[in-house]
Amino acid sequence: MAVEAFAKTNLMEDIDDDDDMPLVFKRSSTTSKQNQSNSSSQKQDGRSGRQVPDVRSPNGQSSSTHKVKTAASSKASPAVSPLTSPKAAPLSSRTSPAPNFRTSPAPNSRTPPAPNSRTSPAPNSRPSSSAGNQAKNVNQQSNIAPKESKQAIEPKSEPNDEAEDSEDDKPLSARVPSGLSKSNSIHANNVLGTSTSVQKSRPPKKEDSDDEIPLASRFQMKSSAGASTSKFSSSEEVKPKIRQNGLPSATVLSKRPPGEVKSAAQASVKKPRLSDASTPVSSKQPSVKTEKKTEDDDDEVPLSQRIKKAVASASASASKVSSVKKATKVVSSSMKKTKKKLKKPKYSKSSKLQPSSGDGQKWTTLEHNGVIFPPPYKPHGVKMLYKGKPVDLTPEQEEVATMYAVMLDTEYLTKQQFKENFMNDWRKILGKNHVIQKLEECNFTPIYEWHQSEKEKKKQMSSEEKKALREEKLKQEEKYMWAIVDGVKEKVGNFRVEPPGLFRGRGEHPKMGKLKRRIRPNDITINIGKGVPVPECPIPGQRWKEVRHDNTVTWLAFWNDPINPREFKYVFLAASSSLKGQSDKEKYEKARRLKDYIEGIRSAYTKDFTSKDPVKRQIAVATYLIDKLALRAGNEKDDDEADTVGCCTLKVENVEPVPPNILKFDFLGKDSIRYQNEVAVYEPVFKAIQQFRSGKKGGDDLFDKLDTSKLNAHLKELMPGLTAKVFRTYNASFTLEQQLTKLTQGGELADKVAVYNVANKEVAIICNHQRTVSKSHSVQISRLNEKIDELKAILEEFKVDLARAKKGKPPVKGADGKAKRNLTPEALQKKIDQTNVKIDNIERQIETKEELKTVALGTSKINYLDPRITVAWCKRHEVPIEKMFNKSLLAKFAWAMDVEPSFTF
DNA sequence: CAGCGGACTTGCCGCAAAAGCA
DNA sequence: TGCTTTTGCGGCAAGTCCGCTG
Repeated sequence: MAVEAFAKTNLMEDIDDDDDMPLVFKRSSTTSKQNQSNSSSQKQDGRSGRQVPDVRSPNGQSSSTHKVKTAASSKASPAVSPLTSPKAAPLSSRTSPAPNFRTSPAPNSRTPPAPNSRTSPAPNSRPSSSAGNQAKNVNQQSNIAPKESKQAIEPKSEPNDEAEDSEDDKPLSARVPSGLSKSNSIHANNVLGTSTSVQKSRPPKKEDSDDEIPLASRFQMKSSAGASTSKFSSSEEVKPKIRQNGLPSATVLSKRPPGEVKSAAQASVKKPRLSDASTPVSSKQPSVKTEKKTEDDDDEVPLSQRIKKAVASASASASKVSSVKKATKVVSSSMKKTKKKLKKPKYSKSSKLQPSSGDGQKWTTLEHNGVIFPPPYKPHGVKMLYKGKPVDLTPEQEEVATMYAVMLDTEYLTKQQFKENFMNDWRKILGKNHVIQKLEECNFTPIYEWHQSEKEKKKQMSSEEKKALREEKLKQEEKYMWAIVDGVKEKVGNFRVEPPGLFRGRGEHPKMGKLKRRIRPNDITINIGKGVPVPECPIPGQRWKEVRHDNTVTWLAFWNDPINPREFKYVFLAASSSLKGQSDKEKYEKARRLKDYIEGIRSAYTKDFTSKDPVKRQIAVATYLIDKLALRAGNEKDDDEADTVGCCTLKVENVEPVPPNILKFDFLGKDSIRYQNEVAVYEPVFKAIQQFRSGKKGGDDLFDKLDTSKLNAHLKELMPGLTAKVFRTYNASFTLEQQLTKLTQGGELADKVAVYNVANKEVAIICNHQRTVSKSHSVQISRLNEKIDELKAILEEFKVDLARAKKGKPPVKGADGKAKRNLTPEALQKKIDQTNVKIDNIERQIETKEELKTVALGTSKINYLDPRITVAWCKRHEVPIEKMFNKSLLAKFAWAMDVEPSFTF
């Protein structure tokens, strides 16, 4: 479609259909992080540590590219979002298999083999193909076109409903499709290869093959059903069987009887409140509180239900046992408390944490014990060498030297910037006339070795010793771990003050290597409720910089970042806290609301692609990229930060238009992670980009009339509260739900878990969540390959024996020369089958490993996927939620545990 | 309305504990 | 049981976005 779209003039007209857009996106992801690429402006490697090597291993594969194929028209395939589907699904397109894998058979359906593509794309790939497809796509695109130009977009009347379902609901990317080949947008991942190293390898394999297949067909297959919308049929959803919460197992969630209260998990969100605010913080007892968050939505729930149990430990909620106990314990009191609370006028106001409350009040009472400082430096006395001779250093000088010495084996020490910054700061501590003048003459090895041996010693400690140490530490930290917010005991997130060290900026950070000085109490501002004891300053003779009582913020303490004094380091509550849970929930609700506006928004920006007003045109194109590719907004950055970009800060050199309608993206994004993707776009978009580039140099801003505040101001006109990042959340959650709907087919628990992981992976690729390849990756792969070789040898032997057995002959001698037992042909056949299964399993394992070696699944799970989608899916498919969420996530998402099985994003 | 302070979310990594495996 | 691999989790850097100010 994409192509066509362009072609057609009427684009704008049909938007309705949806489908949209162009399509091809791909991203290569792999590329790696940092890899830098070409763009001149950006720097190459990033943080040292991480660089990504190009990595792609020889195998090449690595890089897989993902291409996504898109389906052609959306119509055809209803649900498919391009993005998603592609690879994930077995169909997968995006990816190409890794080249080397031995097998790559994708045959197995089970594993989704998608090759991922993130990595390097094949060079040229697909564009062409895409082109072909494009035609198809065209129509779709047109859909997008705005029907009319209304300015303000109104949400559909029925919000989630299906109404529209059509594709609008889908992320563009998803829609896209088609046409173009694999690349894709958001969904797309793909990769064509963009440049970069990666490219190498990608085998044409399946992917290609798939490519040829109309997306629609590909996707459809499985999903036929629900894809398009996200809704599940109600019938399906509700399964009577499910227990209490719907969760199949008795997991945590289910602790309470159905009608009663919400699940424990939930409880954690709303935690119990201590009986009185006055309760000493340290007390561990659970208190109970009722939550009332008023507004929140939940509010429909009777208070009683919402009571939370005490969360004794943060994790409590997660762990069943403990939570259960506590919960019970607490419940009664909590109820009381609730009542009490309600009565008290004092609380009434804010008891709810509603962030949304107009006045901005975040809490009414707040108690905590402040922060804990790292221990003072203990000199080790190991002397480093200068010009080959031992040097005496004061403890302060030695401390800094040690910071550097322990980094001897990191990439940082290969960076000039790091060394320079370090030396400048160290020199200040050494003093002008110190013997040490040049870093090159320094030999930190003795200190490095001392450090290594300390590490080794620690490692060698017996488990009892380690346990004792841990307990000791816990004992010291215990009091700092908790805060009491509105009477509820909540876990504190980061109560440890950051220790001094050398700044490890990511990418080519201009300040890397600078000394991050020790933070003292008088650097710290404490925020605490009025009338409660101010935390005692743990360092004798010193005092806090300031004590505030600001209930419009959620931080408990902050200090100025020593590297960037205008920035702050905050101490917040943990993710499992009610305060965080509440805002997390609001975030997802907002993204969900976007679903009701998305169609109108797409229509509007499509219309503006050709606006005469250059500002409008830039806003339209930027919004399109954010929607389709899930790009970040891209705030301006200072010169003293790494040179990375987002949508609004893309440089001309970051986006290369390749006729007829392909855009090749290559830039370093957040954390200096490289984003590479080739996407087929609508002709008007393509033209607009060409025009934005004209007359500019490579390092000039592509969107010169735009910045994030203008963009967000515009978005807010389209939907209340809408900002650029909401699209990422929307696209991620939407894609997850869609993929789950499409791919879930029943089967064993393990199969379902695999489906979820595939869906999760799709999202990670869309969001460009990467990770560095583990050091042992190639070793692991070769080990597995060796295993396969062994099994194959065994297999051959069995085959020979089988043939002989059929003729009545005894088996050949084993490798060890010993005679083997006589087996019947049937028994031998069985062995052969078993061995084949083993080989298949290992091959699958290799594939999965390769596919995921550069993909980080955790980030999207923690930040972008509405947990209710996961919980509802688990309930519907009888998958224990613990399979999907670990203890931390269970606690963090306690607010989502009671969702109905029929929930749809 | 640009600039900036300020508050909060997002993101990758490394280490250690846990789990898996021979 | 000992070793390897995976998972969990903390650390802290790096984004987003808001609202105030001049």
